[in-house]
Amino acid sequence: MSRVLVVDDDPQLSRALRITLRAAGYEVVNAADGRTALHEAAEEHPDLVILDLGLPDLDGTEVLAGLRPWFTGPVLVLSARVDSHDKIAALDAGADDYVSKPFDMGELLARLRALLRRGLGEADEPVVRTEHMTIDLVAKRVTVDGAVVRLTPTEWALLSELVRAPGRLIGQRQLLQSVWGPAYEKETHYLRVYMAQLRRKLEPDPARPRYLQTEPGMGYRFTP
Amino acid sequence: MSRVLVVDDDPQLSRALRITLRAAGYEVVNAADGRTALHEAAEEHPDLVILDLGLPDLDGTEVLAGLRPWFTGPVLVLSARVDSHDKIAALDAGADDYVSKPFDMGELLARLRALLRRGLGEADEPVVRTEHMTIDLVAKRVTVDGAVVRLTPTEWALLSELVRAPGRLIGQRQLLQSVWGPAYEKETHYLRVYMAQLRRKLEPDPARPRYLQTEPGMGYRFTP
DNA sequence: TCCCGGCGTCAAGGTCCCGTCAGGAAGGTT
DNA sequence: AACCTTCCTGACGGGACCTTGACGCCGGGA
Repeated sequence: MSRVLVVDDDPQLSRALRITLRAAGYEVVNAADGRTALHEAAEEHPDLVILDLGLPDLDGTEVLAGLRPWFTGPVLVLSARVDSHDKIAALDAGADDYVSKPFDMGELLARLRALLRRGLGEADEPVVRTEHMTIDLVAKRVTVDGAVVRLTPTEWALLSELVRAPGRLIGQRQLLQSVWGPAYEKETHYLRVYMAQLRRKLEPDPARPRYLQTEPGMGYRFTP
Repeated sequence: MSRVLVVDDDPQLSRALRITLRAAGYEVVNAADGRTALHEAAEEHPDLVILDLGLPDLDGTEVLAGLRPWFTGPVLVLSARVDSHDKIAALDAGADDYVSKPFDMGELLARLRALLRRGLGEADEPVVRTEHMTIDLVAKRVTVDGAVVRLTPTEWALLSELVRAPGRLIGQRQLLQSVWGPAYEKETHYLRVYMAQLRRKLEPDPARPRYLQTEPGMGYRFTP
């Protein structure tokens, strides 16, 4: 089950949250002020943090700022303030949701479920490897059989658009739009020319593409 | 920049949202009822959907249910209802956030930012699985018994129209209209030809279809 | 029994799409 | 100024795809 860190200095509310969350099947860790909150967050590896902005020692946004650089899970902010500026500030400081007090406990649980449903995103790999080649998306470098291959800017833009979604079909309109711009949506001929160049540079057998595949009438697909 | 689909039947609110979102740098696509909303969501690949629950044709939760099987981006629900039960129902139906009308535009934008900030890292595949095959609606890829099956654009358009509403009967007119266009409403022969091709490619026994079923005189149905 | 509408199958045209090659224009470098 | 890289554009052959027609099957109604 998921682990929730509750940061609140009001004993009554804190206790109510703990009981409700336990009943809903969560593990609960408590913190009554900002400093222990940061400590507990690092120690207990919670999946989600419920953070009350009204804390005795630190401002809630400071806790948020201390949390966000390294904590990747969702943070739900509780506050007695209903002013929009507070909400906007908290959300832009890294909060994923903002609930004003007093709140309905059932709604809070539903918002927790919605946040946790989104799951934990894994770190995406910036370099794509296949049997024959490696494509480094951040270094903008491609090697085929160990040798570095030079790509022109247009070739690279096209390739990276395909490689960013491995296995996914990308429509020709989307490719044209993101490589050449919205005005070139109909110039499908560009695609044919540059796909041919990419295949000549990357494919083991350019006549029968293994990685850069055509889906006639729809678009292209990179399959690792 | 991110693309937002706004589903709302109130022209004033819809216009206000469009202007505000455009000014904030988003691409905006509009839909005034549930059916065009589902269609536009499939067609335009928005990064996020703003969904008003009060629609003329479908209940908002039905739109949510039609969206969720394959749409992975965040959905923000707007509603005039402030009752907690409505919020809980919408959130558990797949919404990622719930904002009651009237709302502050700045807060809405902040909630949008929070949702998009989180949504970009994730890439869950919305696949429809049966015993024999998997249908990936985003990657536009179908596998039968582990082997990739190539579909032509028309075959794919027809299949996805059926698969997006699993178990539901889709009339021939609707199929013809959404695949070939409004001028082809009477060309039921096309349907027979392409359904046969789909069955030959997908069904274990094309003579006795298990997934793509005919409802004589009415339409077709995909049953998982 | 015969007729008829709806459905499934097959095959053949014709159109559109795709890959390839090559030549010329534009911009930057030596 | 000459050279190079890169991008755009046209022509052409081949293949994939869509359309269309013909035919057989089945069930319901005259």
